[in-house]
Amino acid sequence: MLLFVIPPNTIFQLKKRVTLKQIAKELEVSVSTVSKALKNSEEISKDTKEKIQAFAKLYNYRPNNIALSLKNKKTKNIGVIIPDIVHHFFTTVFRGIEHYAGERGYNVMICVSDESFEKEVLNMELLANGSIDGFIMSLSAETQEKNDYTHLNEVLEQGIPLVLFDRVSDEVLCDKVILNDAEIAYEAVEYMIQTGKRNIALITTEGYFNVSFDRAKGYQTAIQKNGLDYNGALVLSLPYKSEDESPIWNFFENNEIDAVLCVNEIFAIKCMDVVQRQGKKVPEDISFIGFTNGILSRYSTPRLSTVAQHGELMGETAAKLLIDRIENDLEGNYKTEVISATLIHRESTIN
Amino acid sequence: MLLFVIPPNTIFQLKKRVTLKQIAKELEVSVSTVSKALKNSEEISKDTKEKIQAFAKLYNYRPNNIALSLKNKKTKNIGVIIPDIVHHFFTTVFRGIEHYAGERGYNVMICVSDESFEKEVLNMELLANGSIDGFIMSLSAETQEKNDYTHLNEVLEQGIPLVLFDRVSDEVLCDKVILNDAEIAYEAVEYMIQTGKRNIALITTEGYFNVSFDRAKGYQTAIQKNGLDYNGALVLSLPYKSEDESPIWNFFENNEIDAVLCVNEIFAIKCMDVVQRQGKKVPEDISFIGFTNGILSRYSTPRLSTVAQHGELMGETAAKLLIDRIENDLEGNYKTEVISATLIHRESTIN
DNA sequence: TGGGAGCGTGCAGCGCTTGCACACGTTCTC
DNA sequence: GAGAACGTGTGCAAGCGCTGCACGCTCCCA
Repeated sequence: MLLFVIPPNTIFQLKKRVTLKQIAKELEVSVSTVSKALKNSEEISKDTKEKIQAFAKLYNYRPNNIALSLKNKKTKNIGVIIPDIVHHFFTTVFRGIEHYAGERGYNVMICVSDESFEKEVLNMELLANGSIDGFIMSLSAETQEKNDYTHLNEVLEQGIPLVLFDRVSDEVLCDKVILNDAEIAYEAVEYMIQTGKRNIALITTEGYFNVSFDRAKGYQTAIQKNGLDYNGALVLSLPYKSEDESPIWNFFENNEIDAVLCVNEIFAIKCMDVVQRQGKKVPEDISFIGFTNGILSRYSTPRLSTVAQHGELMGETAAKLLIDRIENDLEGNYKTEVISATLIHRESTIN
Repeated sequence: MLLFVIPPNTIFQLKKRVTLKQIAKELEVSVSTVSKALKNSEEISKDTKEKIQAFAKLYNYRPNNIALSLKNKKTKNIGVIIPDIVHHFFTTVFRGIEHYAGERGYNVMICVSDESFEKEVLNMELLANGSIDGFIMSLSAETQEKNDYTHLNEVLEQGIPLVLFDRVSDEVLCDKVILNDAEIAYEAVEYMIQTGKRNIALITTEGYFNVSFDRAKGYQTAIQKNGLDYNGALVLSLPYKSEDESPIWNFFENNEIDAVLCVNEIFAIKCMDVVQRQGKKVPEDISFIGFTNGILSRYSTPRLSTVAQHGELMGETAAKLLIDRIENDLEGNYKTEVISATLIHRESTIN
């Protein structure tokens, strides 16, 4: 029977994967016959097919992915580049991507940019050299700040499909999946106004995230459309990662605030904590609404009302857009899918 | 100059990646000359090399990963299979893997088993067909329950390296990275005893996780070695995912408990919440220690004392073991690296 | 006896590497 | 000054595993 090549220095016997060539040799037919037989081709007689198929099954033949990729110029892999993996929102989006891609027979390669422009570029170049059929990504903080998208455009020029989600840019022509950030921020603020709040603060990130920008816009519009005065002093920008609570403490001590919209979950939790230590009651004295319906919101004290971003749906949508584009020739016609966020009412807002 | 093939139905001009063949044709040399020149081979004259290198640079030549993989029988990819991605611990481990792998020039393909045996098997088979050089995985709940590891052993027999972390099994002979679960549970319980606690409960998972088992062992040993009576009634097994709080509520109502060790963060948070709603004070009436130093622990009320599992270090260690095995012929000699957990004291325990 | 079926083979090629052969020019030797 | 010996630079071909086209062969029937 089959002769496996056993490296002399191997302790136990390796059952290396069997190739078409080996099957062909063993069964004394040609490689193409084996290939066709395994594909149940009409060109091969029933007898031969059965013999080959039985043999292949016995030896657990599986076609080599790499060889297929080279031949077909399709890898059935998609590349995902996200700024951070230890982050509830990205993680749920990723789950959506992984699920959907799996269903359509795609595998996922993932790279983390760590919010760094350089790593984003590097990772893209690495994957663009044939490893994947398309990209799904969310821009790193640095990239948005530099406003430099040449690496994305180069990839697109090479004909590699790209879908951007959440952190996107108008300067890149491709499919996109975004949240209706401005609208939902508007809705959140208006909700607080309707429950009697008048001095509404916004806690946002430093830097140039399109999402923070949109949320701020929604915040401002809601204030103004509801006949309140927009007061820039009630907008606090916090560094993305910092353990220093003093700016928060000062902010709430020096301003009359009875409601807060935070552009993420952690800011909201931190602020709620500070405010409660300052002796204020949530939500009676001060209401809170955050973004991201993560684990923190569900278990904080009090439970945080928040904007659910439906990350999994975003991920699925992005994967669908990408795979559709990979498999069909869509000739431009880039779509931007908007996911509708939902406001979840819990204990940090007045009912 | 170079003639790119432009599909007739393409709207804008695609700058498809350039291949050795195209460079060769353009410069009227052979493919092998180009290949050697780009590798700075001594066989090629300085003039020719310079000409070819300049041209390649101009056209941004990058070798095709797939072709290289086929040739070298090395993909420079590693496959990671984890039970869940929206989970702080796995996510930190993954980050460690990704960082370390990246440094050594490896990319990461990731599959999520969703705690399902079937998906785990499927994903493994998919990746084992040439897509990756080795696996890093943590067993799914179902796999541990079924106690069926044939898919792992098959992969090993094929000579594909495998590293197991956290959720491991003695029935698989391979490199492993684990936490000193029993010891740290022992330490945690002993700490609570030293702070005067006597009726210490354990909240653990249903099912057959090796980690829960080890933690329970540490718990029991600590109780007994410190001259207390082990009382089975003080051990509560909870389903992995469930919103029903009544078992927790009843458990704390029907038992005299003054300290609790929980095998994960969420259980701890949920229990603390229930207990506080029952009017008890944490940590005066009842202390809590959880596992996983996640975001919840840091922001809960009160802050949760917990066992830091050092996920990133686990990930890095696993990746190092794997890549070392991929790149060197280690001939068995499987190692089990033990990561030392650390107890983090916060507000849910008495100082 | 020409031409389908019916079955099967061979070759080329996907993009890249690499050992070896070969062509050519220079230098050495008698 | 002719042939051997050598060195330099380049190309050929095989091969990684697989597919698909273009054929070839053998029957058999009209």
